[in-house]
Amino acid sequence: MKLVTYNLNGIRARLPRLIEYLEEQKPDILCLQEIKCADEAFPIQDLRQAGYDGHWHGQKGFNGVAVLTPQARSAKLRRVGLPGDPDDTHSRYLEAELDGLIVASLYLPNGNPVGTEKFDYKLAWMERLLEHARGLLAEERPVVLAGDWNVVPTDEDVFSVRAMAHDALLQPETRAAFRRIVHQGWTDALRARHPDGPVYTFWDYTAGCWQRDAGFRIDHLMLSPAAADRLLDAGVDKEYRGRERASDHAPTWVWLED
DNA sequence: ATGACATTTGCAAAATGA
Repeated sequence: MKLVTYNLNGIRARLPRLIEYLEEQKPDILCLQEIKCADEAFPIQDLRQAGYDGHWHGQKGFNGVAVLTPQARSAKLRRVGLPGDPDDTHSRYLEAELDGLIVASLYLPNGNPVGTEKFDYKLAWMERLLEHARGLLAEERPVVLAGDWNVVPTDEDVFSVRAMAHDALLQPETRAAFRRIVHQGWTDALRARHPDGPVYTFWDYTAGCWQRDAGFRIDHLMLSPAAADRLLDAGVDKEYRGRERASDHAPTWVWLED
């Protein structure tokens, strides 16, 4: 099965891209981030016409996550929102289940600028994710934590460490929090399949970043041991980043044995 | 330090992004 994570940067602005992705790639599970729409504005009719259905957690203006599957194999909703802070109003986490596989679509806070409450919120969110991920691992089932993690794990994962040195995505605290989650026992699928060199998933709209391949690797699919046992391949559908009115992220995927 | 560009929303100028 092909399981994909795709930060759309606005589902309505990206609807033609999304529909053609469904038709061309036929993902078995598609995790979306930054749908940037209220629940009632989610274009579910267009998606159903394309043969898909799903669950979504929207928010007017920004954030918002969803999980889509083909209509014939509908996923069961497990959880909306990350536990640990009842005052958190951001729509950044949704968890579903299909054929015994648990899949989370997550949109981790950006955290810029460093030194502000936004960075504190990012780190606190990562602590909550750490706790929740621990519980998921304890179930000893196949689990995929898929999404825009807004973390550049190592210096290999960004076009210029120097240019981005002050960015929240690659601060030592950010990377340490990410490593603590990884070290619980998660497999970073992209790096497992591509151990060396850049495997970018995001290219900024500005400064010709796409044209000069100045990207980041920030969209990650983290696999529990039972899911990692089924890993066949992982990659980035990079070509979609170059299309008309594209998102600044590219679809990032794993193939898992059925 | 700002803005490069793109999305959204009381539809103009601001918030957000990474």
